[in-house]
Amino acid sequence: MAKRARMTTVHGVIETPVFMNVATAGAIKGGLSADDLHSINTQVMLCNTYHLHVRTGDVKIRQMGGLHAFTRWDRPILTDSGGFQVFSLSDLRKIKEEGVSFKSHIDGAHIFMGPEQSMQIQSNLGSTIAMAFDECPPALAERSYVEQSVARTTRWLERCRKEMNRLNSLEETVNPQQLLFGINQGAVYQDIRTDHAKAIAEMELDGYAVGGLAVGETHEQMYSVIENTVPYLPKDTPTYLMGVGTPENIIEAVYRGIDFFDCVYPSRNGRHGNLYTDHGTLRIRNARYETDTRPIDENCGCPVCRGGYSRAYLRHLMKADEALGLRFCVMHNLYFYNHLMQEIRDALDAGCYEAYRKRKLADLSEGV
RNA sequence: GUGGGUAUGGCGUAGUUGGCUAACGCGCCAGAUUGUGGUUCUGGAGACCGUGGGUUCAAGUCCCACUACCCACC
Repeated sequence: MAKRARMTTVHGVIETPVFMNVATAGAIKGGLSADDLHSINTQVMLCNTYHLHVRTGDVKIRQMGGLHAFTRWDRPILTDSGGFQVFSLSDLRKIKEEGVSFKSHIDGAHIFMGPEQSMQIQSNLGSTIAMAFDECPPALAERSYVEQSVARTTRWLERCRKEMNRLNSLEETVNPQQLLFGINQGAVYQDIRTDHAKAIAEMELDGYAVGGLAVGETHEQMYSVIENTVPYLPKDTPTYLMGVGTPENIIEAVYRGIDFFDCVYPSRNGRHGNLYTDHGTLRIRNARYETDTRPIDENCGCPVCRGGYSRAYLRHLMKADEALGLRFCVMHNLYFYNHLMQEIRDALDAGCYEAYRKRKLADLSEGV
């Protein structure tokens, strides 16, 4: 199932499997610039439709030349549709057939977003890949609710595709070649997942995502859902596992045919001082690192480790709440993820992914 | 040198008229966090209450001495 591929876009080639670096509001939290992203081998930046819509606004960003010109990131950008916010900001919304009524988490302003609005916003942003507007039901949702939710998500997907085609054909479109990925849902109900995958596979989209996972179900359930979904999606288009996950999750998901990933873990954990190494995570704030002169990871090629910055200095920066500490920790973690993906691609190229998977999982569970 | 005050886990403090396993914040340790609020949450270890005596059924709480530190006056 595991596969190695190369996706060509107007903003450059994406080598898969790939991990997209999360920049929800148009910036990596922790203070990394577009230049920084180049220095840690980032391929794709991921931004959020809802967050950019409520601040600063997609129309203004369009006036600034689109998200690429605005952020100075010239490589591929994937924009999430705002669908996840229906789930994560659930106390602030109301779902109907036309779309979703939000109350802005910034100023309480009323916002309506449906498939058409989401596509228009993403078109204004001019991202490389737009995500369909979907609903992400809770993992423990009842079957009857999931059935009607998925049916609606399918209808929304059809509307997304139609609107995207219309927008791409307009004269003044920021990115007339914007791609659209559909999203599979169905919680942990295998037959709903499978049926939905078959249905959206016929829509000939540019890529397909598996959404609604890592929201409370077990790892086994998650892997099982992937196994019951990916085989029914088109073989020659990329698959994207949304919001996942740990290095272990990624290695297992690649094994089951996933090509795209994104997750807040490397950046959020970086901000909390939990750093990734080849042998598990290290908590840089711990007292044991107070006078540790070694870099985070001896084998790491990131700018922080290569720059000779010690664990002791990083601990000091984090304890002293210095912005540089966040920046260094996030930079290291994202480099770790990007490098992990490079290793995975190398193993696939060499035809030894099975062996790599076993060895890597063993290493990661070893402990620092 | 004289007068006054304070001494409680690593640090800062609570400890009612002496009475159950000495409390809290920070720190420390261990977890949680999966299409991002740089948050937040959950556990855990750690002091026999400056030292030595005394009063009492019972003292961190009262008395005496000593030691250290702080303030004021010389």
